[in-house]
Amino acid sequence: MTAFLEPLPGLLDDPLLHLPDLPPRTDVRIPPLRDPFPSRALTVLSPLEPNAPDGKQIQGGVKLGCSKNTSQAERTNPKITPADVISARDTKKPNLAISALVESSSTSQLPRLLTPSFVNLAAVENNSSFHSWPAEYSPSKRVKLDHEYHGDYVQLPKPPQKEANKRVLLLPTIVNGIHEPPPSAALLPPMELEEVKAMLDSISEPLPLPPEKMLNPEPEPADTVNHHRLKSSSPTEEMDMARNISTAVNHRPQRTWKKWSEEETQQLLKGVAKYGAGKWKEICADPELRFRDRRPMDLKDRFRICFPNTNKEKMEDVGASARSEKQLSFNPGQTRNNNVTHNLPSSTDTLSSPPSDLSPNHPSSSHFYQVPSVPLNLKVTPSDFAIAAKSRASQRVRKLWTEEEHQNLVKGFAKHGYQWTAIRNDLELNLSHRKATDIRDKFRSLFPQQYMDADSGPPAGRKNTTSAGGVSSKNNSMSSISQPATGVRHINSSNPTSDKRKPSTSFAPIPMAATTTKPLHLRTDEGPRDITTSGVEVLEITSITTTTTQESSSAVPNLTLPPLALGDNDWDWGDNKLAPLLDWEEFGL
DNA sequence: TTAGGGCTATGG
DNA sequence: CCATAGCCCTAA
Repeated sequence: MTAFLEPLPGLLDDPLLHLPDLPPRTDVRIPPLRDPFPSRALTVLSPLEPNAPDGKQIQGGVKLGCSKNTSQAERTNPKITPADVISARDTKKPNLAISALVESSSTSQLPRLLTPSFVNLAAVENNSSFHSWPAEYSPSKRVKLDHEYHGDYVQLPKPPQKEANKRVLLLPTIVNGIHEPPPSAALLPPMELEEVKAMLDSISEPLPLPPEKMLNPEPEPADTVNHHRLKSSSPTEEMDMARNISTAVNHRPQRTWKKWSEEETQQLLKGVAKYGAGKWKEICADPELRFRDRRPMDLKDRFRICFPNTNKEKMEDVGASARSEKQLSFNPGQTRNNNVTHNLPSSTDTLSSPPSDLSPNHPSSSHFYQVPSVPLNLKVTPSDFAIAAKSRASQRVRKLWTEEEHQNLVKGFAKHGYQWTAIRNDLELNLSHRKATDIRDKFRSLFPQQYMDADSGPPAGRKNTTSAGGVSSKNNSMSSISQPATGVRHINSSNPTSDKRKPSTSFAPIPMAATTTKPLHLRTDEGPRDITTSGVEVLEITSITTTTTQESSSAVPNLTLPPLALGDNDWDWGDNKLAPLLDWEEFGL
């Protein structure tokens, strides 16, 4: 704070800023200040000045920053010298507007030693920070232009760099802009000293560290983390870039799908053992625990996967339990179904070798989950997951899709796009007996090309359960860049090269011989949401590969699609006979 | 800030 | 076809 205040001479004529033990200034040397009027004609008075015209009268407005189009030759700025400043003070006009000084000054050799009108000259004089300035800044010596003068502004001498704090202090706009008040600045109330000091305090506070603590400094696998890259060399990265843009626009990052690694899980368990379950923020902020851009909520979700049986009602300190037993385990079998009650043995020899840094350093809290009181192990291996997968609940009985369901699926996609839940909840489609994932999987099976070739991949758009009509309130909050979410998909089959393992747009199209490559119009320019408004759906699925009743498909050996038994009329969306639009009254509105 | 629930991608 | 993981949103 103080270190920041001291190098700001003249900003405030505040006795508090004057060190009492400092001798009065006798040799005033005005340092070159940043040009406060880089792009404005100096004939225009600052709106803060008494005789300044009204802001509305200023033509052309004022641009913050420096005008790069203004050449040196064009600058005929009058110069003032420190002597002028002193003269102004001696004439009992310490607050004389600099512009007045400028107008009356024409003899200075110094390059544009201008000070904004708000600079109090007395404070400039009394400030001791000018004592140590180099002699080249003395009034009698011209300032070097080659390295100190950068066109539109005069570079202040660099203060000694502090080793511990090399960050660039980013001044808020209000501070940057103070060098050049806006045209309407005269309308602003005067800034109180305390406000300025508080602002400076906030400026000098350290900036927050990056939220992510990279687990591995080395580059991460492309299939797990790729959102840090700026170059777009794959559809996945393009999507990530879009998501980054979305982050900048909506301030709500859409992160990439990052699978929890074993190491990360161990870090989480260490954190739980150290702080206790529920202290996700503390765990996430622990510098000793390294996660890959995980948020406290992510830790919670991950722990929820690890310990699905835990609940707050039991309120037992996980950390205490782990500390007492010096162990903490993750039972991958006890997943959501809770069908597995036994602890799965780890395939590695880590069960009996908990990390040594599991020491309890923090007191426990009463808001903790309970963990199974079984021998705990801190190591979770992929094999554990594999074993757990074998212990799944009995699967559902397969239920083959009928042709009617196929047609309803197509209609549902035409209506709701990738909103599988909306398709499921659409009573007109009669697919409520199918799960949303079933519908999605079936569509992916029927139209892999279209599913995979969407511009930004299958949307990650989310919807509320209340959006049975297809309108998702959550989607409304999503980025229009990263998540069209409502099914605006420019579907085509022009991207046959991708890794299916990669998310979304990186799906590799399944090779299919198109017995019927029928250009369908299953695309809407506005998405399903607009369908409800237009009433007519114009979706477009180009080169959709399916079998129709008119064309034989059995002759193609590698045909993979089941027969849809759709006639031409089924695809004639111009004669669309979709379910009637839902009225607002149906939503209770 | 966290807990709980929902949705979708992932992958067997 | 299905379960699960990962991510997100909202309420408390």
